Amino acid sequence: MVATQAKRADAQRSIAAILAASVECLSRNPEASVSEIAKAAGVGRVTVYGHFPNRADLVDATFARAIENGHAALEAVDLEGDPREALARLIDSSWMLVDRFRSLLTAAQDALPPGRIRTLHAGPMDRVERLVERGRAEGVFRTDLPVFWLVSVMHNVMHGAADEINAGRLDADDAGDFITATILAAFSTP
Amino acid sequence: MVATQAKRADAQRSIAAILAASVECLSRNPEASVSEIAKAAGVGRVTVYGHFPNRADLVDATFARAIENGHAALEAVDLEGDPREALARLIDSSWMLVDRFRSLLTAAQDALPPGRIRTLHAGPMDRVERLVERGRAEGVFRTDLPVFWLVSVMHNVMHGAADEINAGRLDADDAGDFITATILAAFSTP
DNA sequence: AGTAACTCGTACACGGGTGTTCGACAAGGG
DNA sequence: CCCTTGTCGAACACCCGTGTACGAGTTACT
Repeated sequence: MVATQAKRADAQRSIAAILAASVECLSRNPEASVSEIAKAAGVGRVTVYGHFPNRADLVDATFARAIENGHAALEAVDLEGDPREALARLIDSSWMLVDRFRSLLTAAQDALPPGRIRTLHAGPMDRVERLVERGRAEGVFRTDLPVFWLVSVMHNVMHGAADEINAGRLDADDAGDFITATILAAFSTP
Repeated sequence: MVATQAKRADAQRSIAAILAASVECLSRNPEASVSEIAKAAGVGRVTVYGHFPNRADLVDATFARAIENGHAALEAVDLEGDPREALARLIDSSWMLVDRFRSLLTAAQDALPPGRIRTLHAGPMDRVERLVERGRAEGVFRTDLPVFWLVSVMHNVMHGAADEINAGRLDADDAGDFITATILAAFSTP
């Protein structure tokens, strides 16, 4: 996040290229090899190892970066007002990210130690939880199920939508509405 | 499904042992090697290749068998009467299977050609779809979302519950109720 | 301009999995 | 009882990925 100091401009360019290629490759194929990523970055394989000790560390950095970017985009969403409308807005901005980074996520699941993903996810997660809690306090969201479960349902429905889109069974134009209609119904107090 | 004819009793025993070990190993580790499975079956690795040309074919057979067993168990569930109650009964019997074969599923996703899983899944899928359609016809399930989407939601919520259980965040005793409460709310006509 | 940092390609060692072959040795079926 | 069918272990060839080492060449900072 802070500019990597004491590194030559040369190296910084390489790192940027590697990270850019990494996010692109891993988003296409979660098992992309280091050679593949290096080639896509226009860089020698050895150079990659010069900046990232492991493949795991590279995946970690790539994933962390993607989360950071996504989080920044999501923070622009206004969560004030009617919780249902706020949730709809949040879903609208979120599901595309879930779709885009679907493959990168599985890469992270393979390469990163358990729990690491959740740690990186903590930031974006918090905002969702807070919104759900506010909705419960205002009586529009159900309180007979724990918050973590509701958040999990939201994640999984979005993830499922991404799979359906990827399989060609769901039109991307419909996804947002479908998810919103489903989640609002599932969250509403009975 | 039909008894493998023209095979010696010896070989049939081996095949059974391999399949049993395979389902057990792949349910623990989706990337279990052939050696591992052979060892667990108390059989030489070569013997496995004597019955299954590929690792992929072995996974296919294992997965198909698991589906078959699960399907048989699910067919015992009574789907008559109030669609909501029928759905609750179906969920109650289904989610444990999803949980148990969670890992085997990812093994299949890695090893099998795309679409193959869906083909194997077709049997159990049909019953769910028919139930949902009946619920819609009777006015208790929503019709503003396509059936395939509702079925997908149900799958993903169950799958998500399995993940939460596996991560130690969800008590298995709660899972059934949580899933049912969520899905019924999501399916009900608004 | 000179020095330290960086990159590149090749090559190597290593581990791991897959699928096949071979020969010797049981064990079932007719 | 004999012959087919299986099984076993070891060995082999193969492919692929990871991580490291080396030496030569290039690029940036001061």
